[in-house]
Amino acid sequence: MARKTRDRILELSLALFNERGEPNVTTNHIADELEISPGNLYYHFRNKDDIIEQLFAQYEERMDQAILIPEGRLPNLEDIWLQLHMIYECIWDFRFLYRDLLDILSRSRKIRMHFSRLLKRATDSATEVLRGLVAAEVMRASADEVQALATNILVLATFWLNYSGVRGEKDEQEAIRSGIRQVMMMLAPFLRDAERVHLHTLCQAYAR
Amino acid sequence: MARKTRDRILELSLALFNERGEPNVTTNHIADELEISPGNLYYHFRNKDDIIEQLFAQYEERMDQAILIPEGRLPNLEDIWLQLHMIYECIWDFRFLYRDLLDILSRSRKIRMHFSRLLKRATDSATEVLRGLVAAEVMRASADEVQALATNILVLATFWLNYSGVRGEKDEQEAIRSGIRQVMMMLAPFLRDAERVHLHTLCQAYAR
DNA sequence: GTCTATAAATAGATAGAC
DNA sequence: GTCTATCTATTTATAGAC
Repeated sequence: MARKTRDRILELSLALFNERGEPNVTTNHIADELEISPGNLYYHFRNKDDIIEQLFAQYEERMDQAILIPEGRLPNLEDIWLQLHMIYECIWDFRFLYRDLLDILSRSRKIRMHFSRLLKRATDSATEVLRGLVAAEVMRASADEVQALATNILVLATFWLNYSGVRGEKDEQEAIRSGIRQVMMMLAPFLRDAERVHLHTLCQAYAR
Repeated sequence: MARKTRDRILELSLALFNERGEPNVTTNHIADELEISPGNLYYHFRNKDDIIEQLFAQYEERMDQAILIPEGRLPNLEDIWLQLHMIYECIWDFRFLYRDLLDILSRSRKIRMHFSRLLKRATDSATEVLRGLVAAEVMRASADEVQALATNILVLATFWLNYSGVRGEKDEQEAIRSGIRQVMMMLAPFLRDAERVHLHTLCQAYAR
């Protein structure tokens, strides 16, 4: 029974944070909607930041899965497509983190360090995938270009849903689709002709 | 004398917002540091959001200057370099807006609409510059590629300083330099060979 | 584990004197 | 224009009963 209330708090907190933005959700709001007392909430968590840290741990675990690279073979364009999908879905499900990223990071040294390391792992992963594409002769790029491209992909993926939200996009699926398309368009000019055509076909098929 | 206190409030608010993040600066903090009373501050501004709206107006005017396109001739790579510099400087000087962008936009319909229109103007401006480069045969890109590229440049420029901050970069000038390099690296694969070499030279010269 | 009651701190904002 | 004093509301957090 201990786990049950604790888990309900985490689940609802995540939903409210995503819906209204973390700064606009108080511990009392959470308790109210769960129809438990504030005291009860504070029995399960030290404070609001404790809740956020637990949610961050879930996020980090999931993102680490999403950035995993296929083992034992070179990557192809479809791998990247699938990987981007998992990454954007994860970002969407924990979008409150991204909405107020700098505030959340400034409040918790723990989250700041974990996020910073995760960003590093993600950049390394992107770099390795790109190198795989070069090795598979799917794309052509210098070492400098691969590094700059990996960084740009990270920035784009990290902030695309924010940008898309500012522009007024409400539909999750469409926001994710367009996010993937934008990353792919960044890759396109480095692809060899055959793969560039292939990508173009994938994009067409994917557009709604 | 009326303008003096009002302007001092705006000036210090901007400095404190940028330094500590807008949510962490209260009207009382501002009054304290100016050594005026809270009541005096509220004589000059209706509330905190009023201060933010006035600062946003300054920001919008400056950004509209920064995204202006050279008239009467086709753009070249140096134009873009200079333009990016002015844009990043402007973002830096009003970085509090970007740090808590979605919260600030969600609180003020006025700022939300102005920012949304500014984003549109900036995208149009970027698109026109890219078309100019295509027309000048400096770069080669399809209409679709130009549109996707313009969007990606906007996302990158909008969030680069945030990203750079998350990674721990503290030096303004270096953050701006690297932001320009990242945009240029996105452009590079579309450039014709001669201009690509030219860009590479510019980048080398620019790196510290 | 959960509740009630409430403390303690902070933030935004206003009234009225000078 | 500016200040002092203060009010109201909100938020986080805890003590102690059940």
